[in-house]
Amino acid sequence: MSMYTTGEIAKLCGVSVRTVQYYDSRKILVPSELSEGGRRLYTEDDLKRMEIICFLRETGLPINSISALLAEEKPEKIILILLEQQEQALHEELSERQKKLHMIENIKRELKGLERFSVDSIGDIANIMKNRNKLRKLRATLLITGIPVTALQWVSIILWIMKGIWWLFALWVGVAAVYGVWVSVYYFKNVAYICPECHAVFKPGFKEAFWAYHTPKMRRLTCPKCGYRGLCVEVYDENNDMEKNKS
Amino acid sequence: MSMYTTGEIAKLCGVSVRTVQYYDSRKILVPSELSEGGRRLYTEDDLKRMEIICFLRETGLPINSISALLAEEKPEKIILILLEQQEQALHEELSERQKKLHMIENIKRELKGLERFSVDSIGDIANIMKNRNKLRKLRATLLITGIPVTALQWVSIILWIMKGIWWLFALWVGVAAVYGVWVSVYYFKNVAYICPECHAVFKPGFKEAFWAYHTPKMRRLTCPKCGYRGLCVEVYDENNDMEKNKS
DNA sequence: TTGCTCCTCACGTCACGTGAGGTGGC
DNA sequence: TTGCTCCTCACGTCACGTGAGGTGGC
Repeated sequence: MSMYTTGEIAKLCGVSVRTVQYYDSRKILVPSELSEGGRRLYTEDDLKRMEIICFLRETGLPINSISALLAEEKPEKIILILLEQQEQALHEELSERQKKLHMIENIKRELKGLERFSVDSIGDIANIMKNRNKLRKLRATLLITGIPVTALQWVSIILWIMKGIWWLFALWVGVAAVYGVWVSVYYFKNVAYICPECHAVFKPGFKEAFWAYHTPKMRRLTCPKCGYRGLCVEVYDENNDMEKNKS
Repeated sequence: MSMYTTGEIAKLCGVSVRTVQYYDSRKILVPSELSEGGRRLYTEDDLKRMEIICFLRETGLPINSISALLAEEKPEKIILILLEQQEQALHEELSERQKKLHMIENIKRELKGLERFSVDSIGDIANIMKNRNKLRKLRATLLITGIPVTALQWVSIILWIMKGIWWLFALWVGVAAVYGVWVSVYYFKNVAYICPECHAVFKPGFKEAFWAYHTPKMRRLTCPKCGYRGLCVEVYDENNDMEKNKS
């Protein structure tokens, strides 16, 4: 009867000759016969087995698992388990790649905001991204603590205008001043700045930081290391965080 | 000045000692000094470099690319290119895994419909899935060709009842009979059936197939190879397809 | 002196791809 | 006889993990 050669099996299954040979070496598809010259000869059943192997490989199942499945006398017992394990693994691989994609997106966004770029800028970006959530949390916390102060402001203004009660507004002025100082001290205790020139992370003096021109993410400061003066990106100060944990 | 040992660098960057040693062997992070005993000693700058490497590795960038990036004198030129290439690669890996997940889902669905299961059933599933789209297309085509016939049916019935015109209905009966035969012949020419017992793919005789009990996906037939009689899954007959292509 | 850390081979991972050098089969 | 196919090593891939067997350093 006619039999298939390595190359024929490969072509029929859409794989390389090397793959067919490899499956022989791994004992997952051993040819039923060998020619006198040592060439592999495959039967119709071998071809069917190869087709099944190639089909299962499209799920990404490792060769060992396929081998075990085909050797099993009751394959229905394990095929579902194998498929579900593989499904699980694929889901994990998916979320891993998605995480990496998010990293790239974030880095690209930060890159756009940089004017001077060097290798150390990558470290700056790492710094910015690492504690970005903590920084957001800090800002949100302070915003929320400001709500009662703002509420008091409007109530006192309205009462003054409508009812002529002025002392509540005077109270607000006092509260607002104390609150403003407290919030600023607390804020600058928890943030630091990155010098775009020498990439040092530094904490400015309270007065300088308080009065400095700033945007939502940056502040014009003087770097104590290199003397650069200009906009510096704000980051969460994790060292201060650690000190708090120690005490 | 104090320097970092291999283990310290590893701990600070959250990697294994082996990884730090590996990066040395790959010349991507070579320690600035060696102790007399041959131990690696890293400076503060080495640590910063390692942090940058670890950060970039979180995007999945290969070590070679990171190495090239860090060696570049104008890194801003290539960092975006590298990141976008990596993004592209990640997207491809994502869709590849999603394809595999779809395969698994499909196989699981087909597995539920099987009562007898053996290794060859996997081949049957491969068969069913491979030409599932073609089978759907065939069925859809025939459904659409049926639309004018059905339309004629309703028009002729309405005209008969409302206006007493009976000859249109008579015409429909003739058309419907011819259409029915044509559609059946065409359909059975393009499908085949899988014996759940011996897993042979066979084409039944027209009469047997035409009159057989059937569900949307199966038909009660007698397998010409093993004599099994029962429900057989319908698949698209790709051999018939190939013959058409030849001629 | 005793743990602990670090050192260098060197093999293993996973499914093949890619030569090199030789031979079978029509 | 001449291409073509196939054969068997054997190395390479990628970023390390995992011993083995030995040594530095507090």
